[in-house]
Amino acid sequence: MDQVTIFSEYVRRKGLKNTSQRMTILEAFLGSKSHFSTEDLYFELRKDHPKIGYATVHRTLKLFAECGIASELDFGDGQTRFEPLDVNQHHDHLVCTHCGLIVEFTEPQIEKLQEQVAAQHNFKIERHRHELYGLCSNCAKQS
Amino acid sequence: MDQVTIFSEYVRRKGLKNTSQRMTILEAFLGSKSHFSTEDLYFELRKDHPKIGYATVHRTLKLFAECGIASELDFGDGQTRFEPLDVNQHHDHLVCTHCGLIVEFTEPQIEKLQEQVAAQHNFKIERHRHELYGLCSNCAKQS
DNA sequence: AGCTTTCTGAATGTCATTTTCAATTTCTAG
DNA sequence: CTAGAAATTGAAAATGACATTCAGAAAGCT
Repeated sequence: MDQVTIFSEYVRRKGLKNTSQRMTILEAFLGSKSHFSTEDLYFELRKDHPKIGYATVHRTLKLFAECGIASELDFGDGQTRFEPLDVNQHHDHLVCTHCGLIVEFTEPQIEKLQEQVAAQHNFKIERHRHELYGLCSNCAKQS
Repeated sequence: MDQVTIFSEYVRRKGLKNTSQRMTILEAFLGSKSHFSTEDLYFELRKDHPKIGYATVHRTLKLFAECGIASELDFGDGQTRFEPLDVNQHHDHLVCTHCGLIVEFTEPQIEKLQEQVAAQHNFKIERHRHELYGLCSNCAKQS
């Protein structure tokens, strides 16, 4: 089931409405580079759709997160970022504190160890956040 | 070297001043339960020291983080939390999304795998964030 | 003790996010 | 097809955590 379908069904199930703005934002969202902020997407959209308001972009991104096709990221810089979420493929992030570069990584062994930790504490994990902050190879060279 | 000494030396080295407010806040900080917000500590302090202002608590906690005796935590609820930091002993967190319980954990194998991931991407890690969100054993029972 | 520098605390500013509200659009039911 | 209830939109204003300003107070060097 693709992301458009997931969203459409979510909208129907919740008694919400299918508007042209939402569809426009969904397209832009799916076509966008990952790790963008609401503001990023808003300005991207303004090029072709200058009438769509910031609040609508914001509310729609929240909807995407609610229905599971987007993931909200917080790298501690005061801006929430979003990325399209593929249910089957989880990943975490390396964040360069100098140039802002974001690299994704997956490490199944870490995921497994996490589950063990949770089990030891009788926790039922819903989600996790794992981010490594530092200098990317480029920035490490320069300094 | 204990935390009071670390802070005092930091203050001296930077040409800052040793004020009674800072000492009061440091005491409260060291005696406090962990994972508190600026607001938490501010209200705690007001009981015995009603004249200390919010801004002073805020600035002083930032100072603690700067000199390495405090760590800033962000569990994504819009509030920065602090905890006294023991340099030798790093830990990560389990956070109950239902009751807010925070449990600390350490897992050296995860730390090691992290370093491998960073090395693969030529990243030089400065710090990381690893949090597991879910239901604690109590809350899992109830629901 | 004098004097320069830093600090304090109340108030105000900042900034991302969220909410409000009147006008508009969607879509269900007749 | 159409009326009307309900949701949506977008501009503007509100919110809330954090950060800064500034005049008076305190620290601590000489």
